[in-house]
Amino acid sequence: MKTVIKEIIICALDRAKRAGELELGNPPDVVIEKPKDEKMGDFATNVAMTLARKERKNPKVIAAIISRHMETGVAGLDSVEIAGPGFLNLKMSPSFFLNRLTDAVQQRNDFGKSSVGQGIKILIEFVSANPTGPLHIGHGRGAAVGDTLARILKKAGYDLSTEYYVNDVGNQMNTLGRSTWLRYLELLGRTKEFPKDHYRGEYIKDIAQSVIDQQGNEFLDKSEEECVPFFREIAKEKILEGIRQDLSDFRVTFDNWFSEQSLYEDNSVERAIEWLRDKGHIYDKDGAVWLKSSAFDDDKDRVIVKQTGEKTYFCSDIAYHQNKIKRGFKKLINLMGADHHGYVPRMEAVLQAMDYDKNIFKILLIQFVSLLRGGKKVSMSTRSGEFETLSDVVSEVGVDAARYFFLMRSSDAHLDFDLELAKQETPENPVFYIQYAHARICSIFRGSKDKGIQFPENTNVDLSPLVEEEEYSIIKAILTFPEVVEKSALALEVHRISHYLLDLVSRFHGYYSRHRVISDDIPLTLARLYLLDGLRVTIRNGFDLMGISVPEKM
RNA sequence: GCGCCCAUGGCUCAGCUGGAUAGAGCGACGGUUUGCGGUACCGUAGGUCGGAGGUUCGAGUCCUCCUGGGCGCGCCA
Repeated sequence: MKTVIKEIIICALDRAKRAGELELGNPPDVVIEKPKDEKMGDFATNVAMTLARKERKNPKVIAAIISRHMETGVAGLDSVEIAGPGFLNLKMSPSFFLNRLTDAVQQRNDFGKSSVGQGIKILIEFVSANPTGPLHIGHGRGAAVGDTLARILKKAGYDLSTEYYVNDVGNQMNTLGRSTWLRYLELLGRTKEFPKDHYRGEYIKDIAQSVIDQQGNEFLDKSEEECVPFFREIAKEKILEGIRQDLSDFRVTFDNWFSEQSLYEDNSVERAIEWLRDKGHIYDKDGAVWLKSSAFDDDKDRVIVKQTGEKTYFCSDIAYHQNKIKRGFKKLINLMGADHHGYVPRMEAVLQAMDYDKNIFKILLIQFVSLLRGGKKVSMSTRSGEFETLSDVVSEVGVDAARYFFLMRSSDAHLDFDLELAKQETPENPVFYIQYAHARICSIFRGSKDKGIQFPENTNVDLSPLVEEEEYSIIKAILTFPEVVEKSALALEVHRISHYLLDLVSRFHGYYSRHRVISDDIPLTLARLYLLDGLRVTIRNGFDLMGISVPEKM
């Protein structure tokens, strides 16, 4: 919608230039915004102010020149006014908005789509939790944000893929296997000391029990060396299965699950090291192999092969990201918990060492979540293994509320997740407030049907009976949806959608309480139903992006 | 010590590449309904945008310093 307005301004600037009234060396970047107050107009621009310096003219003078070159009555433009320090406020004709509402409604599920992404191939990697235990609440936030971001980017026209990187290599996996084996022995009455740094969660005992159920005491008298590999594999599989299940219950799916192990199996890791060595980014010191990451803004160099000959996690990550780029992705987005932020510079260093533009790589840090119950913090004692799991939270508050709460705040701000509030079915709970609006609209449609009013599904309705200021304010709000999606995509910010929907829906509730939709005035009724249809489409599309359901009845 | 994130009414947060008089919700106080879902609506009070400088036509937004809180700084992943 704003692009249309932009055209109008650019056109006027062009005319002013040809008339010799403005210099306009480089075409200015025209920014269209909403006036402070709706009464001032429908759109505003500050071009006159941004041009003031270059043109060496008073902003108000420039504004006057531009406005003189704008044609009212054309392209839906009703009037132009100069306001404040040099704003141009534009008023549009009613038909301008009504036509666009019709477009929006007809697009149905596609409303909100755009092409800013230009089909660019993007890979977004998120969650990627180690397969050593169930997903906790922090992973949940990452999952919700990553999944929603993926949906938003797709809607904005990117060619998007999602991936989960499985860290199925390394010490932690052996520790996992050993933990399970020890629990197995314990369950069979042969207690050994359980080391502090091993995985103590109940889920380990469950896995050990399942081994007993299926294979009895077969491993009771075998050596540790014989047992650990077996227990490692079975535990990994069970846990991964659980993670997949938790995620799918949470409406999060991945296009690909990428195994770290596979990078060793096909020698990618070796090749990446050799490649970097040839380029001179690697050196040997103290019996270890180091990457000269300090040459690229990292604090210090990093070990990629330990004295023991084992590769570090960071080492396979180099191969992994090289692999991503080789698969043709033009932009890589990684979501990580904020506690890993120290990892950012070294990853950026890797990309640069490989001669890639570091701007193709974007790490989004997701800040911590605090669970609250009745305003009080729920303590998370990870030491005992009794932390709040994602699945516990989801089963307590439901997927819709959980996703909404994870998505309602800017990702780089700490999140207070109030379990009690999330469960409430009252307007204080924004999820229900929005869902309620949708259900209410659906209810009105049911009511109109009962009254025998035929709402034409696929044809246009005469919208001229819509004359109320509130109706236009709702229409305008609906029409900004594509811009919200676009901006969310460009800024990689998911919380904008929830804020937008909340605002949209509160306009509707206010309107509803002051105006009747269904009345004896059939043309008016149809026009208002059409407006509500637009609202319904927008709410649904917005919640689709967030992965939240839109019930027709509650 | 170094680095990253955060700081906006009593509480939880918005504030879109710097723009017009800083906005919501909750809580508080006061109202609204014999009509489509009151699981709703309307109004009032409440702010030196953590502090101090700076950049400019203009700063909650950008820069510097400081304070307070969170998180990192492994041949762990």
